[in-house]
Amino acid sequence: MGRGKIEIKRIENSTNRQVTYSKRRGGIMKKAREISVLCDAQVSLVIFSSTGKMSEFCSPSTTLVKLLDRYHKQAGKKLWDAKHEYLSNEVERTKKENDNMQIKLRHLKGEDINSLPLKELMAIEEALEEGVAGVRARQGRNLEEEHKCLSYILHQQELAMHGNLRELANGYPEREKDYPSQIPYTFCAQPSQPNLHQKK
Amino acid sequence: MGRGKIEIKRIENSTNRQVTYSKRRGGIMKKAREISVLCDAQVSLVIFSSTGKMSEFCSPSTTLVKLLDRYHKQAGKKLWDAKHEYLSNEVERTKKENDNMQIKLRHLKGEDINSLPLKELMAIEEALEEGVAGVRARQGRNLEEEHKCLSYILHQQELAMHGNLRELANGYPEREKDYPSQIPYTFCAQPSQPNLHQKK
DNA sequence: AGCTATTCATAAGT
DNA sequence: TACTTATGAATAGCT
Repeated sequence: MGRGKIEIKRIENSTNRQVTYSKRRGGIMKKAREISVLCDAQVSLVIFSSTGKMSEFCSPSTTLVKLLDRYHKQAGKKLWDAKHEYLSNEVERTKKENDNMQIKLRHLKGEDINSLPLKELMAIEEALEEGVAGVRARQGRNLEEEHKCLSYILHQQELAMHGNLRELANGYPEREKDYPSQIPYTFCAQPSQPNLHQKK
Repeated sequence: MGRGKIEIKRIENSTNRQVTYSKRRGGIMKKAREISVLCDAQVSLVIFSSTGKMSEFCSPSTTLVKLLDRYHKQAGKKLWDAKHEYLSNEVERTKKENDNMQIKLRHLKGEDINSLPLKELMAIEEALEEGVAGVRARQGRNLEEEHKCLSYILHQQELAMHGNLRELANGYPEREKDYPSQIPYTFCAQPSQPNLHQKK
């Protein structure tokens, strides 16, 4: 690629070497930028000329430090000392912990639960109910408001369950006398999932 | 330099991107070797493909560590210290995030809520109820069990509220006729906190 | 993975 | 030192 073919070996003429260096440095820098853009790659290129002058390219999306960190992990070579290794592990460990909690939080908020097995779903439900119970216990003066709210949910559930409220209420008539009020907590006088009603 | 000119921007077609990456990676690696030989330069080239695979070139006369050491001196940027600082910050940041999530999780489980301001307590309650709603929506076949459970909680609330159930029920007699069932969702016909009843 | 038509990079010349 | 140009290299689009 030039007026003549050249052999790939050290250019002895210092001036030529310098000239060729400048040209090729530009070329390889351009190539580095191009591959990083075209192929979405992360590139680090550091060159020292024979005269000691340094040139550098690094993908815009990263930094040399980050890239070397990744190198460190992937190559298995220990570029850094023990302290750095410790910190790296600490970061990794903490981030993993972080992710797990993130997932739990999302589950407790009712998100991303579609693929969960029923057993876990039950556990989450239990946790939520304990949470509700705890919050409610603390909220004495707001008890009445909460009650309205809970009743509202219950009401919605009633509607969802059968549409017919009376039908449900009549399904458990035998305990009615124990709580002769107008409130259907009678359903729970015979809980079928006792563990859901207990605090751990 | 190909059958057609291409624009230097991310290649969207994944296959083409991969192919181009392979070709150009070979090209730039060759260039790196050539400039290091021809011009007696010290070169470090590290590339991560978009799929995460790493490739590396380093001049035979040196090592990455040596070269980075030189970079360290010459660029004035302290890679070692910078890395140390970066990792430390990362650890700190992640741990802080961790703690916050830990607290949120505990709150959602009804723990450590004694010192919370009422406003936050309400927010937690809302989140819990949304969570319950989400889980329940997913758990169609368990609706009846849940209903019992919710009724049980409601029941407990009733007891906690006044001990006397009748008294509570009689506190809101004026809307009784709207819902002539035995269920006290009548409280919610006049919700005082409408936001608690809506999904965001 | 190979095969060309093209574009690109650059060695030598000015 | 920078510009020009002939030439070899790299590679984009195909198969």
